[in-house]
Amino acid sequence: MIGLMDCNNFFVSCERLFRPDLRNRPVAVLSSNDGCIVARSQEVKDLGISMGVPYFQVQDICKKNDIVLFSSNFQLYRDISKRVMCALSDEFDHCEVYSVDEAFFDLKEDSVLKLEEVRRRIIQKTGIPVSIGIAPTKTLAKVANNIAKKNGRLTMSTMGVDGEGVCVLEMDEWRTVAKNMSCGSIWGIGRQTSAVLTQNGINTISEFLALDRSYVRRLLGVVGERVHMELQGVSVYALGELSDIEQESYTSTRSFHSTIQDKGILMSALAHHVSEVAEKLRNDGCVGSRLTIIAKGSRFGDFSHRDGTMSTPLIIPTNDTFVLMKEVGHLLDTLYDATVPYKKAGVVISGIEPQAMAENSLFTEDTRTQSLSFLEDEINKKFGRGVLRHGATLGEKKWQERKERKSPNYTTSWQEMAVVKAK
DNA sequence: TCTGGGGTCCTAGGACCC
DNA sequence: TCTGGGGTCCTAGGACCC
Repeated sequence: MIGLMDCNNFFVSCERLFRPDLRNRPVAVLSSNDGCIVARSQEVKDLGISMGVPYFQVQDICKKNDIVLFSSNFQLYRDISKRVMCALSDEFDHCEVYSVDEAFFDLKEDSVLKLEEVRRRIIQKTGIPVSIGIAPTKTLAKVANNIAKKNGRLTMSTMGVDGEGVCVLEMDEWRTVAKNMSCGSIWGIGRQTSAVLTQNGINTISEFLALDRSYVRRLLGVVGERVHMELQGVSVYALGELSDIEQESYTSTRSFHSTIQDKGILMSALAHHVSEVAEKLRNDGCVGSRLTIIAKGSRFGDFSHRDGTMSTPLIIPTNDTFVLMKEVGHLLDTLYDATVPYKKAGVVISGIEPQAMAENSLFTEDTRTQSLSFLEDEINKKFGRGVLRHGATLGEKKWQERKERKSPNYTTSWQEMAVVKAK
């Protein structure tokens, strides 16, 4: 059986961790630029505020119901995430971290009975409430997890081990549950796929399951076929082998609070993003062989269909900020259009490989700037992030995002650590 | 007025090869 | 009139996820 642990209302739970006064109050977390709602406490969900809505559309409801809002604080969430994953790996030998708030794990038969204890221990160690779903495949574990979250007290299993926040889903119960579930609620079936299914008269999962596999293949391609198999209890997504598999791409992007047309400011934003991405590459001991810059207008309005990306291969794969910065400049020269009101900029590096492999290049790289980049990292590590920066990133203030309600970095900054005073 | 960011995987189509 | 067949590799773009 495969297990899935998922943190409940993760970002909200992180914020509440250091603000116990918010435990029974409605709390929501906003995306970058305080633009959208990206996490909601149960109280907020009950008010009918859906995931991802622009804040301005629900501003009135938020005020009326005294909802406590936070800007997103990813330093905090990442740190808490690490602690939760750590607590989980104390319990199971084989875990695969799937996202900041979820991990799959391998379940030995004898440990099924101890799941409630396991869950309690994780919550006790981290302060973050989690739910656990168990099933024969990853996709079904997702379903089980949703059930655990929604009605954790409902007994779904003949094994009788379900308790609050835990659900063990076996094939018999699954076939019963599937009758009333819509296809769109399944992991891997999104808007488009749902639409295709509806067009073909398939509305519930029972109907989907009854379809012939080759028909599903024709209708939805291999991805749909895999979902179909997983839902029938045939595992096609194995548990990840290693947690340190190298990433395929590194991205840094940000929307501007207001639009920008000045090329210099745009360049300073791109310079910032390329520095971020290059630093991450060096940290992971990797180099990239393709560089893409993004500079586009708003997703909404007149410029939404304009292509805002430009990309180039890097003949010598690199993680050198200086080399990459130069390339970014060239790409921007081609991409820049003075008539576009830019709303977003970013950098993507792909074609990732370990640095050790790339060093046997036929061509020689200018190693002076290479070592300068590493020196830059050392200095920033010692004296604080961003102490040393490339000249091209100056003028940052002009494009910086809005972040008006960020909580302190309780766990990653000495200055912002929570202080407890005894009377 | 205001609308997130960082990823993965698959597919179709073009360039190129013999 | 009529213009090969079989492959690989790369890229852009779409769908989906949290």
